[in-house]
Amino acid sequence: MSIGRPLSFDPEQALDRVSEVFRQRGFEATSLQALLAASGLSKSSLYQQYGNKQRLFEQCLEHYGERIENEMRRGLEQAASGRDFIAAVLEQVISEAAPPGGCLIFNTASDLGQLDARVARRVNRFFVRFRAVLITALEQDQANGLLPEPVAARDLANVIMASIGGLRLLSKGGMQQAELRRSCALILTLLERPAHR
Amino acid sequence: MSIGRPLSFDPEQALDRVSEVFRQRGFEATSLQALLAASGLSKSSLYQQYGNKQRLFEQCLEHYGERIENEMRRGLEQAASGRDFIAAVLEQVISEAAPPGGCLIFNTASDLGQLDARVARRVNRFFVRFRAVLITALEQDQANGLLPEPVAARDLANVIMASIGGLRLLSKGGMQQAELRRSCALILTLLERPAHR
DNA sequence: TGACTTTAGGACCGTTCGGTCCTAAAGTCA
DNA sequence: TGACTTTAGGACCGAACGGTCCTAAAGTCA
Repeated sequence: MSIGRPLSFDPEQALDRVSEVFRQRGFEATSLQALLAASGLSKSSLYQQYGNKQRLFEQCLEHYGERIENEMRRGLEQAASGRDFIAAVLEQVISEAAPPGGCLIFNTASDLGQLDARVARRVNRFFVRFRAVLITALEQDQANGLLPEPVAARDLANVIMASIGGLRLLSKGGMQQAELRRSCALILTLLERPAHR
Repeated sequence: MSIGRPLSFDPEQALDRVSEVFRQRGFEATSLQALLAASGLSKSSLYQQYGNKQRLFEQCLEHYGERIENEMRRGLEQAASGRDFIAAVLEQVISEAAPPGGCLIFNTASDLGQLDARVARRVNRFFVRFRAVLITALEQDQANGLLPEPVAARDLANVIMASIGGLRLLSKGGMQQAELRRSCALILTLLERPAHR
């Protein structure tokens, strides 16, 4: 299809590797050197392919976010119930040790101050998409009578989203996993019994 | 008390102003220039007083954290109940518009990757201290029969802590305040009725 | 006055930043 | 072969980074 020498690397794989560094260190704290080392590319190739640091970051966000969304959808398909899926997500958040990283999308939401509006819009779009998966999970349980219907699935999904982000923060801050697990169980009681009246 | 020319600025006030910049932009993204501009000090004075950027940041954390803790304690004293206090805290989180900032301590927890262990310990200590105020609020309600005792106050406090951090993230990510308020109400139902059995 | 200290300001430091440009080699196609 | 494109590598850029040091003025005390 294309003439000339072909690419000697997989652009998406390089994006994955770079995303990993951004995820661990954030945008500002990640130097160009670190990006080159992580991607294995030369400066020429990286700029040719992705533009500049900012645009590279945006492409990372996009690729990473879609991967996460897909993983969530797959996880939901394989789960016995929406509640099981959500419990698994929260458990994963807690069990991932504190130091390295967290989720690139959530991290970026926290960083947003210094980044531009385009990035903010991207983050918001992914928040909505992640939440959509959670809503699907909840509505599925409602349809199966596992969850009382009067509770708005979207509001509940926001609680789960907040819990994911919040538990991650506490985990990063060095809170004990055992405690967080018990708190997690408390949160999940919201999925078991009517939340009002 | 001291000989020589006296300080021409209030060290704590300068710390407050500097904290504000760190809070909005984070450690890495905040330049020395920005710190000088915010504090109104000359480079000489700032280095003389606070050491270097990293140590300045740590002193900001300390001062900021203590201020927040005091504000929380005062808020609890004036509230009609522990639950009222917690509801007010969550409402404040949501109503503070997205763009500028959040809480320096929570932000730093998110940033922790690039910062050293001393900072991590400081963040954790404040998490514990903030949570202690929440625990006090919850135990107070339990003693007054407003909250069922079988629920461990500490676990519930972790849920609130996570909610604070998580709601802030969602808010930064541009989620609608009205929705977050409804989610907030859901979370608060955990304080109204027995969480298990 | 003299001892002391802080002040603002700027010179200066080496390093790193993100980013551009160029070159020569190498791979792929018609 | 010739056309085309990517490759790695390095030279180079101006700017900003955090940080140190020095000076001359100014304020406070005994």
